[in-house]
Amino acid sequence: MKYHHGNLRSELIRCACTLCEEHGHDKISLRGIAKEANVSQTAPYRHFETKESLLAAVAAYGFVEMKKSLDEIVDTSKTSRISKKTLVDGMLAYLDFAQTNKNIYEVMFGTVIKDFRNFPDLHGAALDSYNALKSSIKRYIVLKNDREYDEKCVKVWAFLHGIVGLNDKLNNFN
Amino acid sequence: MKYHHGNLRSELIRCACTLCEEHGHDKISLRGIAKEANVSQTAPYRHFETKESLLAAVAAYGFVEMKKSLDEIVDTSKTSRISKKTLVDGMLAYLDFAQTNKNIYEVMFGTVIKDFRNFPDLHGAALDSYNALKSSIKRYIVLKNDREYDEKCVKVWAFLHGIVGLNDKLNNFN
DNA sequence: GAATTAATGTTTACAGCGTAAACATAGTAC
DNA sequence: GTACTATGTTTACGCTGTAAACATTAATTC
Repeated sequence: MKYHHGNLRSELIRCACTLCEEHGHDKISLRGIAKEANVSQTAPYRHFETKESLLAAVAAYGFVEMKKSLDEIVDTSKTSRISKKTLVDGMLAYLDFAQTNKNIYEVMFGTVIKDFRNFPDLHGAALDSYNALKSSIKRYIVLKNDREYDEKCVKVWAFLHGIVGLNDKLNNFN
Repeated sequence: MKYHHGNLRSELIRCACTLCEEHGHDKISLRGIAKEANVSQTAPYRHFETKESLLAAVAAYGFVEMKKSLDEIVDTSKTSRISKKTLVDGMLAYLDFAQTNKNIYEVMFGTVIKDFRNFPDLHGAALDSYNALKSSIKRYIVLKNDREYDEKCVKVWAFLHGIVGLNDKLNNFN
């Protein structure tokens, strides 16, 4: 049994993602994650300042994966025109990601992480994700300037985000 | 100094709402709420089975207030036609409520309370609130049947809910 | 009205939490 | 090889939700 782990940081993120998706972010503890990674309860502090910053890494992972799943439908690095169906498929990919990764999505968009700017990796991943969504819209509609694309993007996104947030809760309203 | 409080239950809800709106639901403790109400830390358990059930009362209060604020614009008990402006003002009232009561809104729509059906008061208040929104839509658009009104209502609501959820986070994406 | 019971408080206790501090070991640079 | 740094463990603290035992007051029964 070796004293040093070797790659504890990424292992902790992996364990955190697994446990988070399994039980929800509010049901998982730093101690539980450490136990899952087979290290002592304070070992995570050599890699993450706080629990919040480990969850920030989980959220960052989420944004990367979300962009990936959008890119599989609409290669967001390209700029050629796409059909409405392709765009809609992209939006459905968003919804699908949110559904499949419910608890990680919650970490990404909930109140767990107060300010992304405190976590540069997360901030970058979130930006990339947003820009991917914007790119896919740019490839479908023609608008006057970037501000208009931003407005459109926020509207589309708000609707998608609203559906995600409401979807599980609709049972509560009938 | 009297042993019995007299109306501890409602006092606890009041304190919980105040503290929740001030600090956020994840930053408040049952012990803190009890202290605010000047009772021992376990006194709340005579009125609420768990912390979740006290927060359910907070959420129920939120739904009642939300309906009230909508009713001030669109009296949702009436059925006569309303103008588009009135409807929009109603929707703006929703957004305004969410903005003003950010942390309570979070309790109402977040993952804190898993199933409203475990808390009949909350379930009822949530239903009333949903029906109020539906009523206001009914007074503006004419649709074929109730199912269509439900669909429309969910779409509008998802958009509003999405705006609320995204609004504070937009800073994270630029 | 006194005795009993139910309702509603307090005190004490426990295990789990985030995290700080002190210490131990392993890997790296000279 | 010796010092330094990175990364692990152990121990400890105060806070949390909540269970259990006990105390006091209010309501009900005779």
